[in-house]
Amino acid sequence: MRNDFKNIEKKWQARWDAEKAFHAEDKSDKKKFYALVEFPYPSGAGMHVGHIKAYSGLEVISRKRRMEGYNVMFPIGFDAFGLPTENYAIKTGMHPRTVTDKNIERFTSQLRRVGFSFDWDRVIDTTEEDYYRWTQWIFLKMFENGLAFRDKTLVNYCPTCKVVLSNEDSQGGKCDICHSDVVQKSKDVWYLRITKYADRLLEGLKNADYLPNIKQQQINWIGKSEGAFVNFSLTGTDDKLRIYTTRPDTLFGVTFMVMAPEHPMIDKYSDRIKNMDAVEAYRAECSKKTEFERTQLVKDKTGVKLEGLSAKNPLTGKEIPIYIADYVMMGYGTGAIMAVPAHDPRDFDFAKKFGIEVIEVIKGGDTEKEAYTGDGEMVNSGFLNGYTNKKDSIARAIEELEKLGVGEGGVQYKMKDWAFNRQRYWGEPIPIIHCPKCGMVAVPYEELPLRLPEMKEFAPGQNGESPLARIDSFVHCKCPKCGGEAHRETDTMPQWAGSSWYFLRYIDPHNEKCLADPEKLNYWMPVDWYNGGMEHVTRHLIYSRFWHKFLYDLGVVPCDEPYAKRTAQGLILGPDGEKMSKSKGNVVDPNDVVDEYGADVLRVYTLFMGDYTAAAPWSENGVKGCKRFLDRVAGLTDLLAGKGETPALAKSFHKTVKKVTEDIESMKFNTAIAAMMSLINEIYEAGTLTREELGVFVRLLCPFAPHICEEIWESLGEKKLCSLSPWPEYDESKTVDNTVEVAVQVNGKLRATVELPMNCPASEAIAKAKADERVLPFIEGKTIVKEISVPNRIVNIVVR
RNA sequence: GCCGGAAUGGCGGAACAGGCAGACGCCCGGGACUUAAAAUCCCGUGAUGCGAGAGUAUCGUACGGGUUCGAUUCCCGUUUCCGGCACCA
Repeated sequence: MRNDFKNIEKKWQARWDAEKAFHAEDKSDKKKFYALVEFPYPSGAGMHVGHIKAYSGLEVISRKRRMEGYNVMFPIGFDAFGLPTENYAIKTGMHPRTVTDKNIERFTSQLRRVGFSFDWDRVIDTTEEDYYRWTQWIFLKMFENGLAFRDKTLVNYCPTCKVVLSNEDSQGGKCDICHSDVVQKSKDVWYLRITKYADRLLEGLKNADYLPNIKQQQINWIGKSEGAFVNFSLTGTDDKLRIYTTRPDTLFGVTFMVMAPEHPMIDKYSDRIKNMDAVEAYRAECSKKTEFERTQLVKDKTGVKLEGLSAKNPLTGKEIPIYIADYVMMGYGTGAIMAVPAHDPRDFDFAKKFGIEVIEVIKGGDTEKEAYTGDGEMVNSGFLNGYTNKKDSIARAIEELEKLGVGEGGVQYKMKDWAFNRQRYWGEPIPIIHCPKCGMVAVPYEELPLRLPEMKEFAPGQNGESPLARIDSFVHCKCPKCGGEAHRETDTMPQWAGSSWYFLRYIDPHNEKCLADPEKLNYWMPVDWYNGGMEHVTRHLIYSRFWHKFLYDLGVVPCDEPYAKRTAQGLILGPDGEKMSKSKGNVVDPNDVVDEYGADVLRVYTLFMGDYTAAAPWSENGVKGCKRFLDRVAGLTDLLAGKGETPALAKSFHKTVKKVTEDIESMKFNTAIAAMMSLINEIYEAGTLTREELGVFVRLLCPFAPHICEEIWESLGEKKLCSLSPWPEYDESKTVDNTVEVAVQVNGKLRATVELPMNCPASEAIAKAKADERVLPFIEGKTIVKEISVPNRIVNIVVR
């Protein structure tokens, strides 16, 4: 058979479609398997080969599961709210709705061309009213439960995009979208109280089957630290300066305190502070700096001493000077620290610059020269002297603080509450009404969805106001509570919102009564296997786990954790080994590959190019190699002869079935394909195979290259789809050889190989090895010191 | 700085409960078919030395040590690269 991929692919895609071959049943006696891939953002650029690799992994696993008799749900959808579409709309004057529809259409046709076995009846689009109605519903539930709240704070603001950005979206002090400098601005913003779930998000990781590095990144992101809060009394006042420290046992080494420049105590006691002019000047200087600039000057510490305000060490009673310095952040801990320069490099730098005393409390370093952060014996520390174990001394210090009532043990998280609003058009409107009398009032549930109003100009307003603020008919409304004049919230939700619960909607995509039917949720959840990019394992994964835990608390979903297993694929780099980017001109368009080589080749190559979880460069020649392989597969129909098993091939078939079956489970697709390549080489060497064997081969390859496999399967007289035929089985006993080649070493150097029966006893193996003519010269006339035999592997003879 | 991960032929990568390093693919060289080319098929292909030759010896998994009969695999130290976090108290 010739590999006429153009016609073959069209033919089978049409047939799968017509038969709804990959439709997931909501009620079934079969075991369920829910495979989830990260749904794409339908950008104007179209699909990227990276998408293909990302989906091909679970595509193969889903197809294998179906053949194994599972009821498989493998859905796809579109995460379509977001800035690129809106910016494009602003530039071209097209409506974001139109742009989105066009892009989704293009993505859909591209995905279909590749032959992915998605259930096309479950497609969702986060920008559709039926969908975002439930995004808004979840938001209102959070609002009701005090998890969505408004607060005035300094925010990262991008003057170009005119939006408030989360810390995550403004990493490095640059806007994530347009890369211009981010500035600090005070604004009322919406937050989701994700910190309330920090411990549970951490806890849930313990039993989750995530790749270890994915777990670790989430742990780091949440950033839990254990320590203590300590209250230092402010001399001459009744107030306390509260600090957080991870090393309460170093309290005897405190020689100064530092407050963040924004610390409220400064304003409260401005009349006591004698050098308020200098303090104000310093604060003004700091406010000009972005978060990024503040972190840039790591080495050069700046600050101002507060004259007239000092603190008292609660353990020693010693008076301690207070400084303000921007190396202390208001956003972490209490915004103030106790400084122990002997054992903290930052405090050390500051102390050196300002000529502050350094007191060693942990032995082991030279605290004249640098801060010592290692372990050691406690000294100069009163009741803590002599402790050598960090854990013990910390516990003892906390015990003492609690006894004296001046502090207590506590934990802190690096993770902050989630800034949850954007001043842009193309997002879910936040369903809140501001009433002068009643305050913030939720839009009644029966009024959802709160539709995005029609507009022609989407550019953000001045001062970062949402474009929605310009539509009077949208803004002005009646308060649902008191009926008085009120106005709507005009901000929209960030792009992360829609993707925080999409896996639930696939389960029941057209439900008009609730976000998904509880019975169906009960059947399908949790997601059995979720694969996606490494870049989403912190933000998206944590956000969606947070929403899911909240929904679990509401009783909406049946399980606490949404994803039973999470893996991540590696990047596809350009042929030059660099990250693919338009500006470098090294982007490979999957359409071109399908045109020239076919969808099966594209699928096989993206999985064969290397370790699935590692980055690998694209190679046109590698693609050609996969084309050759599939052409040879098509050619197998010309070798058909006989019945049953071909004796020369039987063993190899059983071995290959075993290898492919196992490798797919551990996502070692490259070695699974290599095994099939090896087998085909053997078949061509044998020059013949039976219909039964070819049937096994195509079913084995079907998850990878389904089109050509269906075609061959049909040519064998099969009526049922290959894609839904049983997965080949292997006979373990037939994967084992009767004899093995065992390597013979003398003093660890390979000297010969001998053919031995399987599981040959050690004595016999050694005897045969010593008798080999290639081994004899190396042992003759020498004393044999030791003889080692590892069954079926190696014999090593040690001589002197 | 901290937390992960990686380093293997000309290239992508195999093999790691310690046991014949380089599976599979690519590139490259030689041959067959062809008027010719492409495609296809066959053979070879880690490096170096010796040998006319089938061969044979030595060296080879980033670098330096260690454990072991035996190390790409385990331990200690170093370098480089990739990803994430970052004045997190």
